[in-house]
Amino acid sequence: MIKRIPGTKDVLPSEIDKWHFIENIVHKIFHNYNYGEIRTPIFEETPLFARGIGEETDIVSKEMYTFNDRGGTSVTLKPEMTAAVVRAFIEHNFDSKQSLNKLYYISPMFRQERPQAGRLRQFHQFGAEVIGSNSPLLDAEIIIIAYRILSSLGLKAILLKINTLGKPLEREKFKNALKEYLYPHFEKLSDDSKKRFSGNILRIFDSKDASDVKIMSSAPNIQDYLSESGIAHFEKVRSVLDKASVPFEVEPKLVRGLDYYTDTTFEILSGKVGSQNALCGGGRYDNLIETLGGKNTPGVGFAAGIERIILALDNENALKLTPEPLDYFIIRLNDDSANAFSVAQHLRDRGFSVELDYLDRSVKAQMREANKLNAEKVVFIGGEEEKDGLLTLKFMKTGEQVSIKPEMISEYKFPAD
RNA sequence: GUGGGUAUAGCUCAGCUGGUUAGAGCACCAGGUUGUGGCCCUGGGGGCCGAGGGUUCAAGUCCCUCUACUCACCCCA
Repeated sequence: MIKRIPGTKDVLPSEIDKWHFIENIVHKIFHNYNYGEIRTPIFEETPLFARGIGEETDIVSKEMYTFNDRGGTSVTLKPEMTAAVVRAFIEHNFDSKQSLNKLYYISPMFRQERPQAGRLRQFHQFGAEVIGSNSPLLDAEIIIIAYRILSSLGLKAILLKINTLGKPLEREKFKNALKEYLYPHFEKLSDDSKKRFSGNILRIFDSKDASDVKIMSSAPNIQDYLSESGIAHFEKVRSVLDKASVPFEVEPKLVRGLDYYTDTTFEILSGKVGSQNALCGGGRYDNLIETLGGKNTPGVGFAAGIERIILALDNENALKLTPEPLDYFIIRLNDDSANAFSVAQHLRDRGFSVELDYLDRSVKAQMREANKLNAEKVVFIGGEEEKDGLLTLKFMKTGEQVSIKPEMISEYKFPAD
């Protein structure tokens, strides 16, 4: 038996309602804030991601689906969306049409990692990128939108954490201070953190190792290395969030694995999804556009994982979706099935959802099927009343039924209807 | 890449210290109502017990190998 590729998932008809529900809310809320949807190809030339995300990051160094096409070009299935959006932004000269661009997307992403709960190799994200302003209002707007979508979906057990990483120069100073602080403790660090020491030293803040945590508890704080403008930026973000009544926690240990972040970063965590608990992450990236060959333009954005959100919704039991009921089910009372399809067609032409039996099943079986499909009304054809040119219409909720002329069925209403 | 766990019907799982034809619930199909659902009752179809090897008179059960799935680390949505 051929099976699906590990780390991929089929979305079956029985669960598609959840996806539509989420997608509808995403579209609606982004419309509220005047964001335009963008769709980019599923693959790009490899250097876009290598340069944009950072050669040293885990995503680029070991997780990308990269291959050569028949022309010998190295292409990569997109592992994240920001670089792709920025590429489109530059390629289509967005900045010359409009000085501020607010974009959102819903798209599959690909990363070749070991799958586990809440981690897939093909997964789906929705997210936004706002390019063209360094206003802290937009940092806050992005966070508010993300938070609002998640709470509109019905999630309760979520926690918003925010932090600031400062400007590149400030961060370098901070990294050096950290290095100095950690040097004497080096031997006591976990093996993973020893590697991080020379690679991405900030990630040691994220370590779950007990010894690491102890050492880091008295490590230097990024706040002490921020410039006045950096502090002011972060304060503004926080005050806007406060005014919008979005609850958050400042988490100085929040560092993110993508190289391009500057100033504000944030995550929204779920307490209900196991170990991979970040539903959403994002931040500001004021240097990325220039890195990718555009003009020096600031940006801010986020991405949220749809599969993780579904996990959280399921585990919180937050979703109460009832499948769309069927308007009519056509039942044959005798063997003459010639009419059934054209009666169904008559109703379908008028916009109703209609089903009928294709398996020559008994009346009882057809009724069971109608009930299972939650049909509102059932039409019986081919019975005694056919001689008088009538059909029988039954209202399933109350069991009432009437015999009426065929051309009346789409209009007839029962008292409780 | 590194660890741990699991593998029995379409799904969720029983199957005790090895012992006859391998079970339940749900789902599916049929009947109980010769033209009528939900509840209930009766019956039915479905399993190389993940694969291969070993121990034994005897293996779903014990041992080994492999494979798949799964959780966790790293990292991320």
